[in-house]
Amino acid sequence: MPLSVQTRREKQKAELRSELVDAAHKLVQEEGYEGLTIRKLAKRVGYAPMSVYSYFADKQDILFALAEDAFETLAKRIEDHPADDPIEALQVVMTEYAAFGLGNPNEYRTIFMTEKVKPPEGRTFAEMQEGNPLMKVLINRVEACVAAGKLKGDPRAIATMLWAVGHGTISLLITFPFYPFGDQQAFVKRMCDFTLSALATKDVPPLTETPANC
Amino acid sequence: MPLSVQTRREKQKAELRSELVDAAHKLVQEEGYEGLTIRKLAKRVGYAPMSVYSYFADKQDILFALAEDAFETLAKRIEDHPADDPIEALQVVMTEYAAFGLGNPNEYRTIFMTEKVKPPEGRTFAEMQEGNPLMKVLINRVEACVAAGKLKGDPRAIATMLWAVGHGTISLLITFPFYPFGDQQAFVKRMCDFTLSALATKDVPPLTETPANC
DNA sequence: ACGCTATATCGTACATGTACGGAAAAGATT
DNA sequence: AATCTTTTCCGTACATGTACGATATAGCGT
Repeated sequence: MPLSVQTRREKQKAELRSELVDAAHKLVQEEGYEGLTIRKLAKRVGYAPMSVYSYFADKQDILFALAEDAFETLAKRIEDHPADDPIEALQVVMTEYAAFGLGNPNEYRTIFMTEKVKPPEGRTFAEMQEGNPLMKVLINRVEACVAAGKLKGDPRAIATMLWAVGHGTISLLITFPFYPFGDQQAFVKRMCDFTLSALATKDVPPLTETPANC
Repeated sequence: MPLSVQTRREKQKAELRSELVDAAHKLVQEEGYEGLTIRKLAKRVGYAPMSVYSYFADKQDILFALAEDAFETLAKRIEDHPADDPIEALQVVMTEYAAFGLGNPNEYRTIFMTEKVKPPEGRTFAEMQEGNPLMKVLINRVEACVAAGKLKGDPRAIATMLWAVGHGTISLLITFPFYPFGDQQAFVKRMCDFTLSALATKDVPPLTETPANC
């Protein structure tokens, strides 16, 4: 069955878009993060500057595409990481997440620290996070802990709490590299261990929904 | 004793600077956060755009000045808040901090979520945070809890952990307003209660210093 | 009072993101 | 084939932050 014309067009568009992402990636590697400008990117692929906007809504959209690539790699790395004990498996998520954030502060910033005005590409925000491979693996591993009786309560609530702690830890380390946190790894480990051991003693209720009359 | 010439000059400079901050404040109130531009600000006080740079290193510096004003108000509000129980006093810090962050996301972002390349005005980063009135009141109240036997361990370490949790919670709520956290207040309270009750069961060691051979 | 030096102010210029509308190309319809 | 419609691409223009260096102003020593 031949591709419909529309499908072919979309495919071509996707190809051009990813060509742009590749070029952006190279640009960043060659000239650093602030070396990525629309004009340079356009010149790199032989387009006029404004043509880039046929494939990306704005510059943020480009940064998002770059960052999502990076985060996909992270998700894969986590999934490939072996761990027998379910709690250990959770610790791996936290540790790798932290290592990634500290090692890729720009990408971390783009995804987790910049204002989200609109969900890129029509995806809803709920999807963006629920469907996020990272959140998915986190929830999965929390579920495994619950199933194994190591944790108790609503997996999504637990995962969200872990996320909040992990994110707080990493974003502080990124934003205030000179604040005396002591050793970064040690601080991450401390926060992670603290939270997991505390969670182990609680039965975590689901996140409350906003009452309808608010 | 008359002011030395130098002192007078500095005073005048400080006055002009705060005049600029006032004008910036008004501009933001009238036109919103993105309505604050160097050109508009300069016009407002009758200067040429470039003259603003005599008083601020860059635009970030202006945003910082605005945000610091706001945070000072927060610190005062917290200190004025009565609380007999030391743990309750700590909860007040967390609650007010959260309310402020959610109510003033731009200022929160400026202070806690933007890259710190240089400490503004020659202050070191350690000072910037240690000397930060907010961190000071937080540490004070943690110390009160330790003195009262409600918490145990190194106050600065405990305060830093609380900060990480609080910041993670608030910055997620700010960055992902559409993620299903449920009720924002409830989520903040949950994280706060969780952390405090967990901390109550531990003896928190000081933050580790980076070993010299690293 | 007169020149010297430092400081405050600003004019100009540039890189950047991007809004707007036009041109050109491709596809659909007749 | 001819015309119409849609999509793609881009030329121009503008607002913005800010680098650079010029000019004017003020304080100083002589």
